[in-house]
Amino acid sequence: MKRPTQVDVARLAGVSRATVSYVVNGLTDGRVPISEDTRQRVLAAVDKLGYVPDARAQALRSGDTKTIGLIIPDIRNPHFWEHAEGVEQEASAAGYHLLLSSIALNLEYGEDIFKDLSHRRIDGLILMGSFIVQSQEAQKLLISLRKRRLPIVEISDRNVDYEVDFVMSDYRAATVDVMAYLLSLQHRRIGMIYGVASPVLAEDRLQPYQDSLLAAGLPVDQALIARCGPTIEDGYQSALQLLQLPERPTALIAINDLLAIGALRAAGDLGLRIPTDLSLVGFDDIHMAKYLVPRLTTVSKVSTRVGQEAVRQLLVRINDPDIPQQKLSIPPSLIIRESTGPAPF
Amino acid sequence: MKRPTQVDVARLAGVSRATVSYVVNGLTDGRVPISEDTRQRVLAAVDKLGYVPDARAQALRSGDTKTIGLIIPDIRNPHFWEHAEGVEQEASAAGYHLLLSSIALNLEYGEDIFKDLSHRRIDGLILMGSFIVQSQEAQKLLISLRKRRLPIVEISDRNVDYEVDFVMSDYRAATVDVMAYLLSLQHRRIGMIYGVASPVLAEDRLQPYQDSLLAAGLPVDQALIARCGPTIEDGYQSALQLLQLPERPTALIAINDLLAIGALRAAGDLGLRIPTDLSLVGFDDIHMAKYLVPRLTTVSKVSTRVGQEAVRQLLVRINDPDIPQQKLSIPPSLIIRESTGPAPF
DNA sequence: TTGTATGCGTTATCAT
DNA sequence: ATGATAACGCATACAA
Repeated sequence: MKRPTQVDVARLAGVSRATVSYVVNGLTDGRVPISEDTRQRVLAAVDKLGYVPDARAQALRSGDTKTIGLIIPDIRNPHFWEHAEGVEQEASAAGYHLLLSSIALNLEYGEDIFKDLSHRRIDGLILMGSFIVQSQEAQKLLISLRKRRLPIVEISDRNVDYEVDFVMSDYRAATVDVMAYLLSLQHRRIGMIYGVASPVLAEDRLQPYQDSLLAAGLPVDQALIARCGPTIEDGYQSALQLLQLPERPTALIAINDLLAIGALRAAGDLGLRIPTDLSLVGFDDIHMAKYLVPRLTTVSKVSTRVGQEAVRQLLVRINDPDIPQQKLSIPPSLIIRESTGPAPF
Repeated sequence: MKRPTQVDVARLAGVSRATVSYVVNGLTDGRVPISEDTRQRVLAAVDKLGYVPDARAQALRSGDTKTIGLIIPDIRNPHFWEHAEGVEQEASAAGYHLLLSSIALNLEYGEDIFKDLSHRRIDGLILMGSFIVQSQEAQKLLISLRKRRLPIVEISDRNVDYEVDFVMSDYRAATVDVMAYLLSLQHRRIGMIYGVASPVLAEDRLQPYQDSLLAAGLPVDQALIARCGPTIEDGYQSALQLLQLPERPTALIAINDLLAIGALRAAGDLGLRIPTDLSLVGFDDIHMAKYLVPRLTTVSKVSTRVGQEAVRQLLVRINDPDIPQQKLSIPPSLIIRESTGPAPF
């Protein structure tokens, strides 16, 4: 009833453990010559016993685990799932497994984040959402891990200044486009639903929003910036609040599509038609964005591809820990659908 | 530059490896007494060297990996993420890691699914969505793994007949409720968007749908059952098709909320108002269901809890592999919101 | 109270 | 062409 090991196979086949190892790993064609006869004998024994190599022992012996850690900041946001989809595809195609964590935002000590890495449970780490910026301590740890040449790739919305590889999708330029677009539609009071899990996040949307306003000679009205959490409910409540302002905004920018869905609902509850009475823009272009009623105008990030590229970078880094910092920028672009239109008044 | 091991710590602290192990594992209170003095010395050395135990070696030695495998059938369906959320919470609370796979639906050979398990890369497996039923071969493998007392929990929508633990959320009774509800609203032509990745799935919705029809003296019109894939687009196309039938249905049941979102969009494109012209029901009650416009009538599964319970079962099984099969049934219930109303004609 | 010895399953090296 | 042996890093029964 016990699980068979190499020794059992070797004994049954009447060969040594090393031979079993050779045969199982298919080194039979290359450097190590094994007679076809013994090869077959070993194979038969493997089959008979149902022998399967133990990944734990392999990991200990070879040093790597064929596993990539993946940290998801907010498991409820489909956007991150889409990144994960790309990561999963690419990783499993390369024979790597995925170790998933979404604890990132819960923990107070950044140290915990990297436990898996220092425990050598994973060969490398992909983290998304720039959540790391919120903690000085975590950043330091990150740098020290890189110093030890542990492979890390960050999927980020900003140019990271510490020494890790990254795939960046900076929304800065696209946000400028969004603002130009809304402004051209004569919107003058534009609200922002700034729903982040941690203060510094999504600056690539907040900053250009303010700058564009100023550049157009418009004031930055703090009352129009709803700072809230990252859930749909937050988006809903914030929109409710913004839209009941004495001088309500005619356009709303949600920093992601999930919040926009909440805003859509809020507009409905207030009897506001979109885009006639209100224009709404999201970010991320999650799959369902183009199926919403109305179809959501948003900014596309090609999330799946971002995930794939991150894995590619990581694999390169794993194979060659000493190459210079890898940087890839995938520029997002504005996608105009049905949730935006001319300002009503 | 090399990573410190137990030996290094022992040397620096001037003790033996065993002592280091004792101190690090905190056995200092219990059976093995260590003088406070040496304890501190060891701790200091650990700190100085930045020693972290190697999880691979621990796994090899102790036999377990503190890792749970999780198989997600469709990474694009929020429903499964909500299960995953519960799984993640509960698992990480118990000090377990999560190994994620979504390859389930891609592979043709069920064998690959369980590689991790037989490789001893994980301590147990949670699989969701009953996708296993599609393959005889996979079922056999599953059973044989259970025979070897490998812990497996299935999150299922049906009573599984093979010997694994399971958390079941059978939609059967709830579907009967859905039908009774629609029938009471005078709907007589009720369509079904049966979007599954594999034929036998979601029978707990299809069957009662047909039975209820028959029980009400209504025909089961195959033209009203749109068999399609599991994506939003599939839901969209199927609804489009059903709603353009000569004698179009006045109510639509989508076997999950994701498909319902597609149907919502299709209704919009055809100028059909919901619920005035068309009633729509989904399943799963994903988070965003109650934020859709209109708010979606659906059937709630309490997905996060299902995930949590699955982990609990798995941990019980891991600690005691020989207990009888665990079965837990969490009955879903109909949630009436805004997408359903009286039949139009 | 601490140290010694051994084994977990695999793979690499060196003999044969 | 094949086999013996030594690590990999840790945990633990047992000896001191």
